[in-house]
Amino acid sequence: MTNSEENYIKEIYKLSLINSNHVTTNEIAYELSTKPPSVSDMLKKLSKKKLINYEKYKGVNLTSKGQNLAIYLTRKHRLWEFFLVNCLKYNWDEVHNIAEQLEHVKSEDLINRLDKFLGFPKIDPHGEPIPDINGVFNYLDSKSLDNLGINNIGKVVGVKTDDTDFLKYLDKINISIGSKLKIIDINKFDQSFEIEIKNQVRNISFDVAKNILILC
Amino acid sequence: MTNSEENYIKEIYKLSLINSNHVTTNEIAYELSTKPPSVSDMLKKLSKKKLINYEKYKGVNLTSKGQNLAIYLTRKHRLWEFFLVNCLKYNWDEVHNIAEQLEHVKSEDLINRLDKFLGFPKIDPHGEPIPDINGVFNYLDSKSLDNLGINNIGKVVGVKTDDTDFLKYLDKINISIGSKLKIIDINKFDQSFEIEIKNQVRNISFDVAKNILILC
DNA sequence: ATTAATTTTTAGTCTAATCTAATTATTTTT
DNA sequence: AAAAATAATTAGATTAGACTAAAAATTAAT
Ligand SMILES: [Mn+2]
Ligand SMILES: [Mn+2]
Ligand SMILES: [Mn+2]
Ligand SMILES: [Mn+2]
Repeated sequence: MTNSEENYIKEIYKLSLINSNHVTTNEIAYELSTKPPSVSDMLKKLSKKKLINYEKYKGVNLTSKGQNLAIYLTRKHRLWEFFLVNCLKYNWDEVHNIAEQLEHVKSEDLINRLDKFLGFPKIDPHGEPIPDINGVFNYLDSKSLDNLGINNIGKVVGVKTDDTDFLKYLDKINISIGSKLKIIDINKFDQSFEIEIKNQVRNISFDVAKNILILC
Repeated sequence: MTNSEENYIKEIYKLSLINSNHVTTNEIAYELSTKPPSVSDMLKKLSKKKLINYEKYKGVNLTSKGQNLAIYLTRKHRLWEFFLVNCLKYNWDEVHNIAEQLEHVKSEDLINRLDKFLGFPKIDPHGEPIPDINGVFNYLDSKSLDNLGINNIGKVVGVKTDDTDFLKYLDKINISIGSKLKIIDINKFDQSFEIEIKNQVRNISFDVAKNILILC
């Protein structure tokens, strides 16, 4: 397994959660900042390794072997992120890129020891569940903020992306995991949300709202 | 900087400590388990980057830029080894290969935070000094065991290789960092050493003796 | 049902890192 | 000083992963 193959598998996994298991070449290319011909090449290779189901022109999804691998890579990524925030005192917006490197270190034993050292954490710094040694994990019963209505109250339990700019923005407007907030109003024109958080009223765009996970 | 370039720089550094700054193509190839033509290619590349001084057929040594890089890579390698042994409870014979991977993670900040998290250790699990953030480090005033004479007494303060088989063997014969030992006899035929350690007399080969560092 | 637009794949090129086989330099022996 | 042995380099191939440009398949519009 090369790093590149692993990155493709992780990305296909991520996209298939959004697109109900049907992932296209162009999507993968866009997300990995590569070009469609590179993706086509890689899909052939992953298909030959039985990690994906692939028919030319028909899109792609993971086999169960591919899915297990994706979950294992996700486990590694999130455990390293947990380590970076909790041990090395990184902020949650700084860890994704380093974890992208650390996740490719090859040693199952290393990850299981790291897991133990960290106290078998269940949730990463962005509120995402960390698969255990058997690949088992549970999502909280949360919704993204854009699904809430006026006067709804909830608690932030996670984010859907760990993009640095997005997380820095949340820091700036004082939203973090655990924050309680209330929907004051929804702007009919641009779907932006007026929310109350820590006794301050703020406006956030629909795009931002979509990426915040709330438990009511 | 690719991983491969980094591995060559580290190896040239290691060899130039032994061979007083004159490193040959074949040596590098042998140590990196690669072939001389691959080394020749890489030497050209490293030379173009001003990391080594290289003249065809004349061997090679590091520029000061290359040396700084080598020391930085050594710092990363040894800090990760310290982490693996002291946090993840690995045995000293298990950590080298994992550290070979971790050392290539690109983030200076990560290493400086790791250093702080570990309490700025000065010595790695094999008794080797860990360069600080400025690349400064000190060797103990130790000699390898083969330089001692009969009846000399000393304490093991380090090893010269972190080869798994070598370290496993030391574990088996009860030698670890801190062990006190005494030279009982030296076999004139094969230069093997008879030593007393923890009230037991053992025989070790010249090759093993050469790789054990002693402080008298 | 054609035509047009979009998506995906193929064809061919490039770079990094490796290899084997052949050639050239250097060093050692005679 | 010439021959032999050793060491290092060049030549040419290969593999992984990426790219551009061109072709083919699919989907959307008229
Ligand atoms: Mn992440
Ligand atoms: Mn990655
Ligand atoms: Mn090591
Ligand atoms: Mn390495």
